[in-house]
Amino acid sequence: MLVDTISGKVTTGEEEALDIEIDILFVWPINPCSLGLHPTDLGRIVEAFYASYNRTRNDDNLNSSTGAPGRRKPPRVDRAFLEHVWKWLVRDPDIFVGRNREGNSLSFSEVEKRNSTHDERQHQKFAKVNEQAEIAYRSSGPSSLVPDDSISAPGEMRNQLRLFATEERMWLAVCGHPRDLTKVFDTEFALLSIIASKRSNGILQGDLVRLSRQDKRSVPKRTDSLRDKGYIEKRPVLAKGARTSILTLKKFAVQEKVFLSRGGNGANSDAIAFIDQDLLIRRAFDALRRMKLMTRDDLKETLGLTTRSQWKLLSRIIRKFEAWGFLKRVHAASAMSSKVQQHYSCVKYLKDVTDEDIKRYTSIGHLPANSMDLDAEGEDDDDFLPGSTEEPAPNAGPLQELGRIYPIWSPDRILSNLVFQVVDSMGTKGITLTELKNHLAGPRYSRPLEVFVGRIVENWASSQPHHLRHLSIIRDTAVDKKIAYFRHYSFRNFTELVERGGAYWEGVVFTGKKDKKYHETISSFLSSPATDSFGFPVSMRPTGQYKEGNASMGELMKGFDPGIWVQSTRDPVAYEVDGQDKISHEGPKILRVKNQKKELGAKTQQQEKKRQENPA
DNA sequence: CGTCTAGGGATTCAAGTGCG
DNA sequence: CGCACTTGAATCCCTAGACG
Repeated sequence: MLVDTISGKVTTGEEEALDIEIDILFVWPINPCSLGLHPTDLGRIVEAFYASYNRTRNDDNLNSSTGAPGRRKPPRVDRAFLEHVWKWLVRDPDIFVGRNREGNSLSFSEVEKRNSTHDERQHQKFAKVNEQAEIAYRSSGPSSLVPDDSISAPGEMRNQLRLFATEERMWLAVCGHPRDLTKVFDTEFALLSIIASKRSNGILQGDLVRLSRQDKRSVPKRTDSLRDKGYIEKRPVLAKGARTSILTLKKFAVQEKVFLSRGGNGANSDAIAFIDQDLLIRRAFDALRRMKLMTRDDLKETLGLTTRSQWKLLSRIIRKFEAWGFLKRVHAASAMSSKVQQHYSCVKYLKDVTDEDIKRYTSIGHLPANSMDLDAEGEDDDDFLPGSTEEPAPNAGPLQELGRIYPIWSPDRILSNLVFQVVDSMGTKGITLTELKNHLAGPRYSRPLEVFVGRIVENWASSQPHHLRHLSIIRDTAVDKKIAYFRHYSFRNFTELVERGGAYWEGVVFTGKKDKKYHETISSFLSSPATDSFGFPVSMRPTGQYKEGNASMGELMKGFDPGIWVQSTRDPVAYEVDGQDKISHEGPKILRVKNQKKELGAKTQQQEKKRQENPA
């Protein structure tokens, strides 16, 4: 919209760039209530825009907005270029130069001349007053399109010509559509305009709270809402040592993201220092997937992590993903020399992470039980810190596994399911009670688990219904150096073991001779249970069902006696029409009316009759 | 271990809306 | 007009994580 009306009026070959430019100018904080934008800042803004021009616009955006193929070379921002921008800017009916458009007819140079009393010191003072005005405007929310003179500014400044944009234009620039409070609430727009003013650098949520002066507990919800509605991009990051988010207007979101930003330097001094954990994990896994086995130093170097806090962060990530089974910390012998048995701390790739896994890590409060567990065991995060020499264990092979078994216990899962998961994952190897304890909840949760497992293995063949037999856990007895101990298997694993001749059913359930009867018993025992198409056993019919489960809704309603329960006006009611049961969702009113005809007292019937005869 | 920051859950309040 | 309900906003209280 903006593009079509304006591009024809610019005579140089740079109209495409200017089309984009005008958007940038409007999202700069100009609004009717503020003191506006000083023309001197125009050059700074245009330059800042072109500094990030290539970062913020990809070819697709360019093509779609201009219809011209290929990437434009950024124009040189000189005096003549600014005059062009100015000429084209002041023609726009939504742009005010001075509160009454008194400067719209002047050229850029003329306006500058008129403002010439305005020296640099005053300019800074002005900027400060303007910022305060901005904050006041944003904290109260945009309320009027009429420029407001209530904000105090030095008289001299008031006489200067400044740029204003209407609120409607700000909406178009920031949201891409006209003002619509059903799409973006006032408070959200206030946040959005601040986020927009930071352009591709984005803004940390904490800074947004401070600038907007909105309640810190409300801002995250609003930014979430803006993200869900597609106006902004919200990246969870670590910044200033805290877990927070970087917010960027969707149209300024950069395509190629970095996981590590060292903050502002040189041309772009407003850039924010942050670490994007999500991307860091992806890059780490990219490297590990490629190399399969990497020393920790190589991994650090590949990722470009240089500070102690960054190494600690990587350590935490490695530990967590090791606990979840995606990688493994190992000591590996040097491949360069077979004589020197030097082992290096390495990370071994096991399997790839999914988005879900990364989300699980980066989301707040990811498995607190596990993190508590890690800390409780007194393991520090210094794996990646220098100076920790790695002594190989005696008789170490080329690859020596490190770490320990991480219990999978979770407060949110049923214990019997966890036990089954561990036992089943061991395959036909089975698992001892001690191993089971270590895998499940750590060695300290000992006696209760022994008792629990003892109960679920006892009478396993008859304690589960046939269709749930595959969830059984079978306890077999093994002997090691004359000492008998228990091994536990899931049903399917034990079945496989029996088929391979490694175990016998009679050892765990059957007694008696292996005659014909024995084989009949075992074949019926091992047969698959009959189930319906939904997997439910066909022979099981719950008892106590009304009409054996074949009643219509009407019959149910009729058969149900509410007794003392008070029905609300919205409860469905049953009634009978021509011997058919019907349901009304219009509430008991219908039922009452129908019953009234039969049951109303004589006096009431008279009144009713009277009322019907004289409706008035 | 204490401090700070971010953020979530629960609750409360005010305004708006639909219905009888 | 009263009532029930919804929605947005504000607030209190609490926890997690980072850091010194």
